Amino acid sequence: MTIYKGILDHISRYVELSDSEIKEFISILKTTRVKKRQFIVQPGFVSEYRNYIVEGAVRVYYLDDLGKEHTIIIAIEDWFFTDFYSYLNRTPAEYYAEALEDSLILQMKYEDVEELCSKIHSLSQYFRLFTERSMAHSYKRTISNISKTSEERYWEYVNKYPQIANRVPQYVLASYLGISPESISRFRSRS
Amino acid sequence: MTIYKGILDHISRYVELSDSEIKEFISILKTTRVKKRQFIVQPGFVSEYRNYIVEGAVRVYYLDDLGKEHTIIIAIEDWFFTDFYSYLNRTPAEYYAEALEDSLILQMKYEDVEELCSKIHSLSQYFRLFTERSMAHSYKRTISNISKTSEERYWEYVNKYPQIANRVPQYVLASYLGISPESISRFRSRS
DNA sequence: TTTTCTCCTTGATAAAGGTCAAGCCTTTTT
DNA sequence: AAAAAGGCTTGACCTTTATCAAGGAGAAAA
Repeated sequence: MTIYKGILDHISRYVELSDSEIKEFISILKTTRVKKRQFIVQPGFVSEYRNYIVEGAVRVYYLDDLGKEHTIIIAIEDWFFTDFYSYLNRTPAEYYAEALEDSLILQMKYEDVEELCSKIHSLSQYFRLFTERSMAHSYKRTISNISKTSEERYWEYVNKYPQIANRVPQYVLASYLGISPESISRFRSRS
Repeated sequence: MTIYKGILDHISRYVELSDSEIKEFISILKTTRVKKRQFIVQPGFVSEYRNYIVEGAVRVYYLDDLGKEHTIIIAIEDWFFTDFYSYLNRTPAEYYAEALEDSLILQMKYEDVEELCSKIHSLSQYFRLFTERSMAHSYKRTISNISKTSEERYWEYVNKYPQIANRVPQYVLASYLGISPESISRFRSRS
């Protein structure tokens, strides 16, 4: 089965691309395999690519002044990830993107995406609609962060994304939720 | 001066619209004046509009199970707001949008925006590029929420948005940051 | 002008969660 | 097979912040 099936299915949830448009889109995709613990994005380097996960898992995180890790994105199959700020502004990344498992990803360069979006109206529509939906999701995450207790947020995530919760190390999930691993152990032992 | 100047300037930071495209865009805008404390969005009603603030200030908030307010968006001139989830999915809103001051807003219906974006490529590009930038901003807010202390986050916001901080009631800012008003008083008295 | 309401501050107390250390179990590396 | 590393759990202790109550000051309403 073609490795592009996932991303083409993803696109078809939003818009319809013609065969020639699909061919053009595929032509800008770079297939990349990464090993567990390998970095796809590192601070100091411009995040040139927007990345889609065909298979595997990746997290995006940064280190605070004390060297403590804070995970911003946990991405699995069919999810996108990048240091979005660096990608959009062409500035050096502040975040790391690290493979949590051996992974297969599709990478698309900022310039290629921008050129193709200005050429293909439907592709621009796809990214607009998809990003708007992501924005709505992000608001929900913000709400959770400012209004719920740490324990509520932990169980909410576990219930909503059980496959992810069971697949990533607990310290990564802790880091993503802004909770210490010790607290998560205590929450788990209480239920 | 035309009340559309602000939003047209905003658009021109991203794309260039022709005169006829500008006319078409303006034709879908509904001018609305709201008084302080008036609601623009309320739970139970579909959020039909995406709103731009020409003048004034608005906050979007929801009430948790205990009736406590949690502010998700504080918007002033040149900012957009809506219950994005309701707006995109055509489902009843879960949030309130309330004017913090007498305000002048431009409202655009979901159907009108979608129709115009499928017709005008540059408009689709505008919303795509703008929403991507908002997404990058949202990540930064998430980072702040999961990695900083309440006090750090308070001062960070005050330093970054002094005009907003000085313009909205302290309890609104507290609600937005997920901090109690009493804690903010204590932070302020410590510095 | 007077009364009412809103917003903010301060004191006292309690709870949530972080931090540090130690130990155990599983996985990975040698 | 053995050693090392990674990940998780538990105990003890501490800090941060929330909650509740009370009061004051300023703004808004009557």
